[in-house]
Amino acid sequence: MPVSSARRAPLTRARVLAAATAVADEVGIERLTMRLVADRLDVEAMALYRHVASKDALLEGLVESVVDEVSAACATLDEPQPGPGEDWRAVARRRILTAREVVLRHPWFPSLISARGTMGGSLLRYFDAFSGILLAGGLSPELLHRALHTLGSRVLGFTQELFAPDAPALADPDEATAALEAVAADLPSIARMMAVAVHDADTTIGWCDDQAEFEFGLDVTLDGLEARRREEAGRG
Amino acid sequence: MPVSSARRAPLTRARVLAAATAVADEVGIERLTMRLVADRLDVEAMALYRHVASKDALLEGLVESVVDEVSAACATLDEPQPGPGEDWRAVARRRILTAREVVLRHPWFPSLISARGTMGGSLLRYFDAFSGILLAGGLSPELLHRALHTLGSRVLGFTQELFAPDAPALADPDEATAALEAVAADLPSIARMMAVAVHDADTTIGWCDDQAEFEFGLDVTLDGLEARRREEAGRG
DNA sequence: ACCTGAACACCGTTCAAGT
DNA sequence: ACCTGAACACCGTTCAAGT
Repeated sequence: MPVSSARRAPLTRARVLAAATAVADEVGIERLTMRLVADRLDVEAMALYRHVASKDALLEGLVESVVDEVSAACATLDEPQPGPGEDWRAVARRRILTAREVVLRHPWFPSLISARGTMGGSLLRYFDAFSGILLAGGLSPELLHRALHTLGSRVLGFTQELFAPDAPALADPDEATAALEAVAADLPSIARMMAVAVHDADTTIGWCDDQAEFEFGLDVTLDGLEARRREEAGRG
Repeated sequence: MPVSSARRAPLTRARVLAAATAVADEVGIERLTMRLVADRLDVEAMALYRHVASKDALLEGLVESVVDEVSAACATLDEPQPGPGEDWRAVARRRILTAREVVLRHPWFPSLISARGTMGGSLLRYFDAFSGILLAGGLSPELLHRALHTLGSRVLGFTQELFAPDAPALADPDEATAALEAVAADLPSIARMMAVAVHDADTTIGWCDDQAEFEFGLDVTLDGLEARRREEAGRG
């Protein structure tokens, strides 16, 4: 439903991607439609095809946009390499948590990235900058390679969370207790874990404090990699 | 295009899910269509709706099917708990690598699981069995909780691989060298890493040996968690 | 009781036609 | 040169009708 045709800013690829990002943020990626993006730009859907080859290309562009946003946020940290004597883990950690802040604003990003296999240019450049930190920190190129695989999506600030019971349902103590009892018979080990979590409820944010969990898992991983680095250094 | 109507096996939910699994394995999850699943069963698409409430419910059922397959494969291991004096890591490791074998047969499984937020019953039971191993191994319920988050999708045998350059393109040494030179100017750190990988090419399977990378990352994670367990035990 | 046919609303995408 | 209108093929899904 484009408006009658007053003077509009000209359509550009950047405007298309910005509109698509806004649509994804608001209605979710699974409801993003060429026609919805076009509506937001006061244009017919077919006009988009002048700036993106297909819906798939648009989604690819969306990934690049978020990665650019991550890179920009990391640039403001202004500390591309570990300083002399500084642990590489601290530098990598700050970058990763900065990436996480950006990705939290675009919760559809993880699912998009798992859908497509290839890495675009901006993602490669981000990885190159990140790799520079680990090399400067003393990882060998071989260990760097394995470290990137080990960190996986954590490098971009998110993890695939499998174990995520409904947080809201468990926020209320009474409901949580009821859920616990219902679960105890069939799922004894999970029930034990839940009992503890419910008990700690006032010291953490709800059932699963995602930020705390992310940082814990990140530190476990970084520590494990640093241990491998030291082993390697000891041998070499 | 259902056939004229000879005697057929009656449609059941199980047959629908089996057909859908076969379709997903063959054409990929993104091309799975209600009509395609129906065709394979010699039935009209609308007949499926008697056994699944919607396409989304069908996909949910697909997830449950794979998890059941994983659970069945793990059951044949016949070692639900770490034996006395045995490291929990070895038991967890075998289970996870068994899960991986199943998931490798259904490569669409990871993307399906990242798309939907909730955990079905069979996934909860799988997690409960897995949790039992870690508790028997001496992890506290608190640490178990964090361990599950840290392991994330690795518990089911896969990771979100971000850094996956096109393996086939790099299998040929000449092409690999060309790619390396093209990349060296813009991406110095990645180039260093690639140079090493190309050099090692005859000792590993292609550029990225996924199985080896998965096991490396898994061990780094398990070792990190075991270190946390020992810290905890030392304090308690 | 179980499946089918026809239809609806909504996609991505094309292409000739408008300005 | 850039955008639109109409149309096509293909979805998921509904519902009354068939057997």
